[in-house]
Amino acid sequence: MRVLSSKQRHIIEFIRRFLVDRGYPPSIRDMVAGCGISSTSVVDYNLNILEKEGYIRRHPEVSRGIELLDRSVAVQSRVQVPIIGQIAAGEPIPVPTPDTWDVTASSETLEVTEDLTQGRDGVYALRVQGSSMVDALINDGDIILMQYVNVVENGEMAAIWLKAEKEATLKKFYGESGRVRLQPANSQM
Amino acid sequence: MRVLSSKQRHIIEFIRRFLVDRGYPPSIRDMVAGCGISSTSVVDYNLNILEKEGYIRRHPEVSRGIELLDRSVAVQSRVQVPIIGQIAAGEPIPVPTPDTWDVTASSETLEVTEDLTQGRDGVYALRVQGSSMVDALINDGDIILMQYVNVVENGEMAAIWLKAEKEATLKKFYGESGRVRLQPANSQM
DNA sequence: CCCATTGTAGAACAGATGTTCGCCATAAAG
DNA sequence: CTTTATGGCGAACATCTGTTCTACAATGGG
Repeated sequence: MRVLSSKQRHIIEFIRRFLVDRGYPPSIRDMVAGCGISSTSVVDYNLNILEKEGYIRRHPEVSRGIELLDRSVAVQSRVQVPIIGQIAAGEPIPVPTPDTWDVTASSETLEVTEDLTQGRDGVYALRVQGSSMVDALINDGDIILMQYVNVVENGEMAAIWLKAEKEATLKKFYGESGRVRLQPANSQM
Repeated sequence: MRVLSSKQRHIIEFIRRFLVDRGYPPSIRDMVAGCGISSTSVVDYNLNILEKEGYIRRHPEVSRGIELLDRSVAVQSRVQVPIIGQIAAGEPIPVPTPDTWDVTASSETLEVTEDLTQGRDGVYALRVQGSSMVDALINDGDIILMQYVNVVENGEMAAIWLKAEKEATLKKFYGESGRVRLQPANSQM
C-alpha cells in the first residue's frame, strides 16, 4: 500500500466533507470543481487508485456511486436482520423461507452490530406477543433473534411448537432414547 | 403534518436501507424497482410530499440528490459500551465509577446499536467467567450489558452479591417487610 | 536516445437519471 | 351528473454523469 499523493488525499477529504454536508456523494465533476482539478479523467484516474488501495468502493456506471470505506471505523459493520413476524402463544410461528429471509423484501428490519450475528446465515427476528414465554426472560414486545437451522443438536436452545399446549416456547432440547426431553431454559441471545 | 401512506413509509425505509448498505442514495428508478412501484413519476410525486413534510431534502437535477433528514429515521447510531471487567463466581464485581465508565479510557469496548441501550447512561459491560450464573441463560464467555443504578426498584433484575455463597448472580429483587426476597430470574437484556 | 511509467488535459460518447406532460381511475364534494 | 382532489401510469426529453480515447509532458531507466 502506497502513500497517497496530496491530490488523492484532497479527493478523499472532499468526498468526506461533501458526504457529511449534503448527504450524498459527489459526482466526478463535483470533484473536478471542488478539488481544483481540470479534467474528469484525472479524477477518474485517481479514483481508481484510491479504490485499488482500499479507500473507496466504486460502483460502475452508477451516478455518484462512490462508497467511502472508512477503514478505521468499518471494522464493526452493521447487519440488517429481517423481522419476519410475530411469535405468540396459540399461533404458529411464521417459518422463515429463503424468500421472507430476504432483507430487502421484508418490511421491517432490526439493525444490529455484526458481533451479535457473528456472520451466521439465516438469522431472523421475531416480535414477541404476550408474555407467555419462558419465565421472566422474554416480555411482551421484545424482539428475539433466531437462527434457522434444520437439525437441533442436543442441548441447544430452540423454539418449540407444543401441540398439546398450542404454544411456542423456548426450551433446551434433549433427544433421549426414543423420546424427547425439553428442559425449560432460555434465549439464544 | 399528515400521516404517511404505506407507500411513502416504504420509500423512506427503502432509502434508509439503501443508504446504509451501499453508501449512496438510490435513484428514482432504484426506488421504482425496490418498492414495487411502476412509474418514476409516482416516486417523484411521493418524494415531493415527503420533502414537503420534512422527511427528506431533494436537490433538483442532481442524480441521487436525496438527503434523509434526521427526523425520518433517526439513523441508528452506534454506541460504545466499555467492558470494564469480568464477573465471576467467587470474585467481587468491579464497581463502575465515573472513571472506569469513560469510554475512551477503557481498553475494550463493545459496540452496539443504540436501540439496545436506548439512550441510558451508565451502561457498561462485563465478561462472564465460569458458568455459575443464572440457569442456562448465561454461559462462560458471554458478555452482559449492565446499567449502573443507585437504587434497585422492586421487581427489577439486578446483579446481586451473595455473601454466604460468595457468588454473584442475577436475580429479581423484592424488598419485603424487613427482608429481601430474591427470585431467580434473568438478564436485563 | 528510445521507451515505459506516471500524471494531466480535453473532448466526445453513451448510459443513467431527474423532470415533465398527457391520460386515466377513484372518491368525495358541489 | 359534473367537478375537484388525490394518486397512479408510461413515455418523451434534456441533463447529468461515468467512461473512454487521443494527445501531451515529465521522469527515469536501459
